[in-house]
Amino acid sequence: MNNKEVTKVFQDIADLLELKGENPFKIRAYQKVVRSIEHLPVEMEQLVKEDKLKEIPGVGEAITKKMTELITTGKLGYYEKLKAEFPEGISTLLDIPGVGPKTAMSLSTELEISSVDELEAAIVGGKVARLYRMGDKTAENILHQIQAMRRKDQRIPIGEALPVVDEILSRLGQVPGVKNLAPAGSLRRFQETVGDIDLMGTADDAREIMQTFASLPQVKEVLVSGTTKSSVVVSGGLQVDLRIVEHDSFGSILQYFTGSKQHNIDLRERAHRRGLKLSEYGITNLATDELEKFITEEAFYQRQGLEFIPPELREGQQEVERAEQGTLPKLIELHDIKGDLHVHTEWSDGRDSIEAMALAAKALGYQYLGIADHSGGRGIAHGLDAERLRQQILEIKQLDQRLDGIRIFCGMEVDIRADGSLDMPQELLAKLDIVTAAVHSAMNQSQEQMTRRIIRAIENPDVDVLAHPTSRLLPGREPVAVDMEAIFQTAVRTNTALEINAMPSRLDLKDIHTYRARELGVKLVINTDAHSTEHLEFMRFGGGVARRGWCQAEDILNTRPLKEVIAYLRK
DNA sequence: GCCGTTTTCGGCCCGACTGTTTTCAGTCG
Repeated sequence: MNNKEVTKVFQDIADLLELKGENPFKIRAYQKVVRSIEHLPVEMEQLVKEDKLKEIPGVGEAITKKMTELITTGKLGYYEKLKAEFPEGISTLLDIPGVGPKTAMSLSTELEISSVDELEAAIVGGKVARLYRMGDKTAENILHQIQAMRRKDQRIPIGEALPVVDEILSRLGQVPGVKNLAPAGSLRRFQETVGDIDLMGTADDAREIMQTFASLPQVKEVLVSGTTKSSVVVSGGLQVDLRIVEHDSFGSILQYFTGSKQHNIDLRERAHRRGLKLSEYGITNLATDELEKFITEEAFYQRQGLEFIPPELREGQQEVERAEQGTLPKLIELHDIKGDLHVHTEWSDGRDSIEAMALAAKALGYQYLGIADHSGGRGIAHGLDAERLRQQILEIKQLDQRLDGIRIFCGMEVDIRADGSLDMPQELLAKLDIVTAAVHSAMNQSQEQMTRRIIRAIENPDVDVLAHPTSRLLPGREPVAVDMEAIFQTAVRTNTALEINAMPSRLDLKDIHTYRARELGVKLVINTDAHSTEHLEFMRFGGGVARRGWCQAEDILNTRPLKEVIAYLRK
């Protein structure tokens, strides 16, 4: 049973306990555990074996027992019993914004409603508005939410959201008297997908910027238009909120809306023990009731005796503790990157020539670029066979001699066949500066098969890097079934680097895998997998993943200067 | 149900909004 399945059960337990009207703090305990598991960098099956479940934040005696039962037997008696107390499907009502446990219970007991469709029919039939403490307006709102929920797209990959935000911010930045424009929320924390976008700012005249915001060309619908907060929907269905606040409290409000929720809870609990109360307005001294405001987040954290916590780390893990001790990592920055080791050219499915890619990389200040076109495989992507690879090597070597200021590595993204062998003769791979191997076919293999296959590939002495290790796509394609822990351990043993693929649709390794790989001492490399010169800019997304994985520059191979990379590849 | 720089028992983050009420319950972020 994997972590995702365990999460679902415990989320469901939390929902059912809410419906039951249980002690709210007990419910919170379950919810906290769910958030902990979501960010867990290891599989829980392994923690059970090592008897380490209790090390998960928020997991105590009782939950350890339940988790162990669930993971070892695949069933949980407590959960089955709890489920039996309610009509099936009732917890799906909780997915509707505006419907909480009280409303859901009342709908179920009074009207025997247990699905969204039944609820919709009951509202239209006027039954819902007659319930105690309900009314026409409430019923109308719920109906509206049901319809919006059906229309609404899923969460959007950060790679699609960020360009939209950049464009909006650059427009808003031109309004006179506007200062401190910044995104907050999951986008600022660099989560791989975002549900909506929160923008913050301060202005001399809030009305003017709000007006500009509401009339942006990409706005399709204006939901709310006030002087402190406006909400719009832009093309693609993404909701964007803009909040304009007073200059002197910008730090507090930015911190508050950046979250995450669990991070803020951890901070407030800690502050409470020290006689302070935190809110979006600032810090209140509970003894004197005095409110202190903060212009910057740095000052806000400092006032609490904490190091500044970068947004990417604010997920309610160990970051508050570490900030208190002053032992947060110095996270990798984009300018630490010295080269890109996985790009495509017109030789396979890329758009641009080798030279164009090299010049673009040089313009970014890179010292080196690794060409990695596809191998022949099954004829997809116009892959290179042995003969064309020989030609390409010649061309790259000539070009490398001609071009100053950038070193071009001969490489290939070679297919890992279903049995783990590579799609190119060994004597040719041995001639390359860098060999990057990847799975592109037979993705439905069992976890045992896939794990054996990938391990065989990275044990191959010619392979330097494993590209996009899980081959997932955002949104849509699930990762392949593979024992990541085994891959990490093999990579350490064979000194093979694992790729953080920076393509916004991949982000693979993902954040928690990156975290775990780094922890185990796996060498990591951030590559864009660029198929055109513009794609080289994707590096920022890979950097975001690395930062969420608590990586410092020294954890990432391509922060090393040319000489060191050459030495590494020789080994 | 968890947890400890006041505590192994008694606490547990904070504020806003909405609609239904006549002082507040429910929900959300």
